[in-house]
Amino acid sequence: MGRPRKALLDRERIGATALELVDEKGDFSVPEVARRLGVQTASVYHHVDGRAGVIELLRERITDAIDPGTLSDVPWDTALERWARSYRAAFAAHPRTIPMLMTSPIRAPRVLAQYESVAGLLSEAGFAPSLVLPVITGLDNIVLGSALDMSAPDTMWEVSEGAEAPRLAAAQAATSPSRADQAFDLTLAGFLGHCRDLLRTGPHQAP
Amino acid sequence: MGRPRKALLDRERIGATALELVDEKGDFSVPEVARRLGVQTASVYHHVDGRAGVIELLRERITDAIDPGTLSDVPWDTALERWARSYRAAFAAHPRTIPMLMTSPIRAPRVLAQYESVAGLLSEAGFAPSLVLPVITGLDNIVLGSALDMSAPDTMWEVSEGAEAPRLAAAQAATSPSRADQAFDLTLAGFLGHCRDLLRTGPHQAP
DNA sequence: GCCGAAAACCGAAAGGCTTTAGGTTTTCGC
DNA sequence: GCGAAAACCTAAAGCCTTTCGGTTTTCGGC
Repeated sequence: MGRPRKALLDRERIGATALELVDEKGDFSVPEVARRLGVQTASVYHHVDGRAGVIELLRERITDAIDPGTLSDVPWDTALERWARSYRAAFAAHPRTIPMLMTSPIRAPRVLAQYESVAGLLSEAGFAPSLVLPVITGLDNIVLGSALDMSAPDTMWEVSEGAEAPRLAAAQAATSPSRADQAFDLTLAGFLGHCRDLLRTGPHQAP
Repeated sequence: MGRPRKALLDRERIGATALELVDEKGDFSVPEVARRLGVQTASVYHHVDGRAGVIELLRERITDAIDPGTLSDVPWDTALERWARSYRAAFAAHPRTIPMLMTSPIRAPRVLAQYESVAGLLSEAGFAPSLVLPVITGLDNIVLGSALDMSAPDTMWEVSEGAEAPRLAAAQAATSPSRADQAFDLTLAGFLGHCRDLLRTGPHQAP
């Protein structure tokens, strides 16, 4: 067949197709992407560095949706909160990608720059240097933990077999569909409140 | 060869071997488990329901390490805190299993019973029914988010290329090796404090 | 004690995925 | 105009998952 008049493939289309597949089925494979694009498997490898490369394309697509403008807000805690919400929303838009993205380190310069901003934000707010990274990590854990929750099945606990868990079942019955959002709000509010306390009671003593 | 005098395989040995492999290399395959046990691949399938079944064995091994006794403590917030720490420690002992376990729901009756206890704990403490599951979910997110953090590479951010992120690098330099633990402590303290506040200011108004 | 059924392991094979190697045709720069 | 590079293809190696019959040993009922 040889080279086509107009290119059939590019990283854009590969990334979009892989994301489609993950949204639909929770996973993708290189042959699947190729099939959906009407192309042979090997062709994909000319545009992307293997399966890992496709995952990086997914990461770019997801993280591009994070709004870095939130970090310009004042005061620092408002900025942090809005950033965390934007971060979470970006993952929530494609929750099935989360398990594929959370195990490799963040290399995307765009996101790295945002963490750099957060580090500056916290330093200028008065947090001790030894506290900056723990705070960032904590916020990260909240966002990603919550994102993971959204990627999980709706009924996290399979309370099917008899009435073995009456109090859990009752709690489930009393819960609105926005359980995940409520839990995130709760956790984020608690975290930010605690950070404000830390700043008030003295930023000097690192545990 | 036929049936051996003494069984070479059982679920115990399969689970232990798979866990070994995951601890060492971050993943396992059924042929690998078989090789390490000096057995053919197909034999493993007579004891376990495929690869998914082996993952369930891993889940059992991990969750068995959670100490349910912590939930008998008083007051409720102490119980919750100790339980969360035990939960996290169980995952921390085998962090590489985390990505394999976090995508499917918790079915193990042992763990389900613990969530049931937590639901009771919170109800009796005075939390509104509509708040019980959000609080449980929030705690869950903190534990799992933190566990995920432990399974990630040491340096989550690759700040290699030049001094593009000086403030992040500075924060990294000022951080002790217990960053992950500090972040967890921070987040958990914030969360429990917020829950206590909720209880004080009135358990009636659910957001 | 005997004998059929079940248990435990093996060999082989189908089908999928990842990745690389080497071809063929088209386009583009010089 | 022509050589080099680009874009796609065919083919194949090597791995993994899973299933389908064998073969031998044990065990329970008669």
